[in-house]
Amino acid sequence: MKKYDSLKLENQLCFPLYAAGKEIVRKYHPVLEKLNITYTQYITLLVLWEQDGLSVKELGKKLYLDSGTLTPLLKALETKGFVKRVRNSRDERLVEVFLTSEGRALREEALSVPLQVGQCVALSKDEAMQLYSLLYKLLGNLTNEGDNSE
Amino acid sequence: MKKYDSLKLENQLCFPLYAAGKEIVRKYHPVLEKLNITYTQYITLLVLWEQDGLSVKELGKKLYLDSGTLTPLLKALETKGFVKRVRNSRDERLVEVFLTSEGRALREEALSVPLQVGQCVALSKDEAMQLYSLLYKLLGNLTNEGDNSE
DNA sequence: TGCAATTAAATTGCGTACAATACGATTGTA
DNA sequence: TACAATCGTATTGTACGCAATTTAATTGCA
Repeated sequence: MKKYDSLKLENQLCFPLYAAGKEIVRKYHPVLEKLNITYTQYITLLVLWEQDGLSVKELGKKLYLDSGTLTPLLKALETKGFVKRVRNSRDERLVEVFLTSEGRALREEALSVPLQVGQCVALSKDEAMQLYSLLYKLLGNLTNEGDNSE
Repeated sequence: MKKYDSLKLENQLCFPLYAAGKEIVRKYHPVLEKLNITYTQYITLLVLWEQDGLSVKELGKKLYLDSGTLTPLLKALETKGFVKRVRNSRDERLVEVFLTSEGRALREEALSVPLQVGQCVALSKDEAMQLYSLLYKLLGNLTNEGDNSE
């Protein structure tokens, strides 16, 4: 082990994670463009399709995004007519996000998205599952106990 | 398998990849801040520390970054005094990037970076290696249909 | 050879994404 | 009723890719 080995690009775990994340998101662009949404908007809709009416904060927790990112994103989705943002009348600090009928209809068109992008991922089912569980394990300890401030 | 199962967030491979990539890069910020560089600048320096004098294009290939991303980044590194950008005299289309003595000196300070960030990654050595090889495999077939010449 | 057409590399401009910070409004509570 | 906590928004700065542009090198062809 030489002195600078830890600084070789090939010895970084973070780098392929960073690069693969970027590259795969890029694969979504041409596909999602036809639906008139971006990748971040897409994963937001994935959550809403499962559970409508979540608050900005709840969405952020599920998507690992902060409200400063979500606010403009949700406004864009509202402008496109896919969601409505409404303040909760009981607690007016909360903004809840609801799908419109257009937003619900988009779910049908989105059905083909995973197939189209999945063709770029030439991993076996086993490998994909392994990768999936390793990523969630990593994600778990990055966001729970990973505080490295001094 | 229900109709919309493929659109559940939990069934996406891309999402944990995207999220983990973002989160781990975020861990670098406070550490790299002390060196006065960003994460993208850091990985660029990692490459240059191994091999000085690469062109913008060659850097882009190694880092999976577009030249439109690298140009302002390299200018920033130049402003900070870590690199010099010089046009190749034989082929004046090429801009080659060289470390300054400050840039080389920064390598010493960077030695502690992997250690500091590595503490956030609570994977076993085996798991880390598995993740590493799966990511590179994925990265390989994500970028296949682009170009692969060296 | 000599010059046009093509190819290649870097830059510029634009649009989106994301985080950090400060701020304002609301709520719960001491 | 004052005050701290909570939630969303506005602002700012960096990051990133794509498309169009500029400049340089190469190729095709007469």
